[in-house]
Amino acid sequence: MNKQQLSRITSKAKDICARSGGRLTEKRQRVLEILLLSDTPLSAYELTDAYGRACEESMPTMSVYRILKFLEDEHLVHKLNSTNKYVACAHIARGHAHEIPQFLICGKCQSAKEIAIPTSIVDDLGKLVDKAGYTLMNSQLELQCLCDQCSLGAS
Amino acid sequence: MNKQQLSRITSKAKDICARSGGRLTEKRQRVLEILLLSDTPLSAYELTDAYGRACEESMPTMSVYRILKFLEDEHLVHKLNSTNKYVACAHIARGHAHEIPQFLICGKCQSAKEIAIPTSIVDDLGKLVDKAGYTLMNSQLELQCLCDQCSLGAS
DNA sequence: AATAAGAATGATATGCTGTATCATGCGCTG
DNA sequence: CAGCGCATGATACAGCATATCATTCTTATT
Repeated sequence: MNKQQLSRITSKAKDICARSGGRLTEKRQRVLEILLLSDTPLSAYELTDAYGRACEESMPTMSVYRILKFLEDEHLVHKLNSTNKYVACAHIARGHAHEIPQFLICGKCQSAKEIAIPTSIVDDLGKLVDKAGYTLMNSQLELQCLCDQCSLGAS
Repeated sequence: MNKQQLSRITSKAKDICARSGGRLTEKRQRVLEILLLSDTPLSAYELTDAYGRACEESMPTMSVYRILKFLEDEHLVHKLNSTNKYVACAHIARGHAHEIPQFLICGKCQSAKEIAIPTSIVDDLGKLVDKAGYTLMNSQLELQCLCDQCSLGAS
């Protein structure tokens, strides 16, 4: 991701925050930028370290958690429950429909790709769940995968 | 679950362990029984408490973790990553094919139901994943739901 | 039965993840 | 410029999990 793309996304992110009455402060923006530039999801503590390295000033981990919560509430960041790590939303620049995100997580390089799952599959799942006596609520799937690069490297 | 069912399951569990060269010791069996009898998934620390209450003798949490690991390796217990809790496998008594388990988790009463997802849906997911440049590995889905009882109660 | 080997369990320490709470700082608005 | 609300800092603590070494129990072999 180059600088132009980054500034376009953060500008869009500012709009999104403003529309909901929030503010994308400098620190919040920096946290978001670190996530946007990271190849892999980061834990709150990894983010704390990255922030310290990138900004030559440290931030208490508590603040990182608070900022992550803010960014999650704005749908700018998602949390991966299976790994306790955080990723920037892949759809900030475009319309940013913030449906339920689904993730492919590479078990080798830890990269995570946010994808959309077609309505048909979700509907099928919903029917299955109904038959079992449950009602499907929002479900963020996290699928354990291997990315093509790691598949090739390992072969 | 009545006593007879329970002893049938633990007997089967002993067979399963024996076949892989493991031993379902008394403590391991007790931990498994607590999970079998619990209405909801339990954390390792909740299990420690439950064990203390049920057996009038306490067990260090470390041992609980070790025992959980053993039971997981034998496919007698599954861990829910989204909640950091553990459940007994629902298929010990029957053939116990130990495919990848899928779970419906009620967001209100915390009950968890283990279900099977049809090959067709998994295949569809697999194709989707391929298109995104990943290869689907074993994926234990944990779907956030409401169980029918809680749906009715809330209505 | 004695003993040695290996498995199971206990005890202690430690690290990561996350929340609660109170204090401080900053920015806007009247 | 005073005061209010939001953002951040600082401190404490709780839950989840692993590492490591010591001890106890089983089992196999003699």
